[in-house]
Amino acid sequence: MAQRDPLALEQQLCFALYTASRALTARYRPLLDDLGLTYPQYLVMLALFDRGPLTVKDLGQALHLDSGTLSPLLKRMDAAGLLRRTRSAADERSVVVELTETGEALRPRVREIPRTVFRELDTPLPDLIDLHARLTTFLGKLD
Amino acid sequence: MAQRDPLALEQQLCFALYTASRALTARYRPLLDDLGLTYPQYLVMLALFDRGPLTVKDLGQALHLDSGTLSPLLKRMDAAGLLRRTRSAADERSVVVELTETGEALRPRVREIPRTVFRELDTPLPDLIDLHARLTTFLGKLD
DNA sequence: ACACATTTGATTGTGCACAACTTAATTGCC
DNA sequence: GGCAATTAAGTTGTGCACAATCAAATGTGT
Repeated sequence: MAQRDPLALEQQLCFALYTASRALTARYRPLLDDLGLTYPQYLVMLALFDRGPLTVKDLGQALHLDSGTLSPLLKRMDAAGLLRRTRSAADERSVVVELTETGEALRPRVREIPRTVFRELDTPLPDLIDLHARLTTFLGKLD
Repeated sequence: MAQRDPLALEQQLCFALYTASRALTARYRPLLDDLGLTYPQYLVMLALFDRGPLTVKDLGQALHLDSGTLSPLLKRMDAAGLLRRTRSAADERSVVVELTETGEALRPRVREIPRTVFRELDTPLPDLIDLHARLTTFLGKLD
């Protein structure tokens, strides 16, 4: 009776993901608070740092979020002066999102955040790499 | 340059957890909708199935949720007739949560849910066990 | 016994997630 | 060219998460 109930296990996997996700983002929170960012807003910053101006649709595909989540989130980041939203001239349906100078100026501090979290984590890097790889494989099955 | 930026990787780990958690709970959602439950409500049901009546504090420790989340959630489940909340006689600060007959009657259907999700998942059980084990170890570092 | 600290749960307020719907622009098809 | 179908964002409404605060009950030390 190595595993008494594989179904309970599957349940536990979902719960473990749910718990681990919240616990790890909680580690980011105090650092993000210093920059006035939430975790999803931080993800938007990373996407714009890496890829330059993006449409709302692009951001949605990158972060797996829909306009119901992104529209108000981007509106808040716009109000905070971090980014600009402008209707695309080529296609008036699209809205292009790009960082302002204020947003761009946060780049070094934002990039320092995962470094700090990792330092405080006390987990060997190979373990993180391994976990990430297995999660990615698993995610592939969930499309 | 096998890994050019371990910090970006760490970032990706948090994002991978965040994405995987949402993707997997999304698999539960249509099944939970049939029972009129949300995922956190489903976790409350499981805790009560396994351990019998619990205080709000007990539930909070089991699910890593505080009263700000649990109070309104339990209020909704109470309104739906799934459970009862009663002040403890021994300690008037505590509220004991217990399933009603309606809630108890959902047990077989609730227990079928993870079974169905796993069947639709197309991932070998050993992979799930392995992922779960690594997640649990990682979670241990996050307390 | 009594003042003070702690514990428990509820409440308020903000910001995601997500479903369902709306509006406006564009595409495709004839 | 004209019209139905599709696409992109935004809006509305519900339900978490989480921080901060509050009120009431209990515990503690003297």
